[in-house]
Order: sequence, then structure tokens, then C-alpha cells
Amino acid sequence: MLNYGVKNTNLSIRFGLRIKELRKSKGLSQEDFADLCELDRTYISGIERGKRNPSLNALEILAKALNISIGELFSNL
Amino acid sequence: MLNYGVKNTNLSIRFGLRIKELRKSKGLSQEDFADLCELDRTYISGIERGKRNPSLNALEILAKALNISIGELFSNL
DNA sequence: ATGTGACTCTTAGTCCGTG
DNA sequence: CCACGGACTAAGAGTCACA
Repeated sequence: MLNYGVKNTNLSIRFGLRIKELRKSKGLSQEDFADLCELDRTYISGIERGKRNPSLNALEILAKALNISIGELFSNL
Repeated sequence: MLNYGVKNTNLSIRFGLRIKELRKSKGLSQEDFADLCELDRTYISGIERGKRNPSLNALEILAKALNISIGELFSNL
């Protein structure tokens, strides 16, 4: 895999912004959203800031909490 | 995160089949495809068998090698 | 309400091989 | 050409105290 040790890749940044936008459109705080996902608040924060590289499993959890498909997580990306 | 230690989740199985289908539609062997992705042959094999839980970064690599968007990886899923 | 560094534990992903 | 395993290193999951 390329990009060893590099956080803040373009994709993770754009993905984080997308999650933030989707979360806000539901009127949820990071904490509310984290509870919905049964994930830690700081983990959500890390994703939204592009500091995390979530797994397929995590994507599924995020999508379910937002009531959209995984594919839709990547619309406008 | 729930589902510790559980491989073979429904999603990873379906996703693996989707990757396999997309790879074959390009007439590529697992090894050819792995080389294209600059990923390990056994890792691709694991993904297709639903034994792996690829990261967002890995999804991007797979999508690029297949010349489709990440969202399209999840069409018909 | 959120950002952030640092931490432990587990997994992602590699590299060697076999049938 | 592919499924599958063992052993390994780098990175992700998940959490905390503090700003």
C-alpha cells in the first residue's frame, strides 16, 4: 500500500466533510451521532477531520446510522 | 465497534463477490489485479472471500484500479 | 460541544509457503 | 490460477484526559 503513515489524505478529508455534512443535516451533535453509531465521540471527530481511515465495517455502521446506503456516503465525492 | 473477531459478515461477503465480479469483467487474474493495485495477492484473495475488512484507503485503491468510483463499488449491494 | 495526543489492543496488509 | 495457513510489521479500533 502506498502512502504509509500519511494521514490527511485527500480522500479521508473529503470523506470527513461529507460525514459532517450528513450528520449536521440530521441536526445531530457529534456526541448524539456517536451514540447512534455506538462509537466513541472522539472517533467520529477523528473521521470528520480526516484523521482516521475507517474500515468497511465502520462505513456500514455510519451509513446505517444515517439511514443511507454505503454508496450514498460517497455521492458528490 | 461490535462484532469483534467476526469475519464473514454479510457485507464483507457481498462486497467480496462484487469485487470478484468486477475483476473478472476486466479479464484479470487475482495476481494481475493485485499488481495493478500494488496490493498483495493473498490480500485480494481474502477480500474476495469476505475474510477482510478493507480500509477507506484500500477501497480507493480498488476503485481506481477498476476505473470506477468508490460509490460504484457498492452498486447492487 | 469539539479538537487533540497519546495510549493499548486488535486488525490490516505483507510475505513466505502448501494443495 | 486460486484457497488457505502461519508468522510477521504497520496501521486501525477504541478510549481517555485535557484544552
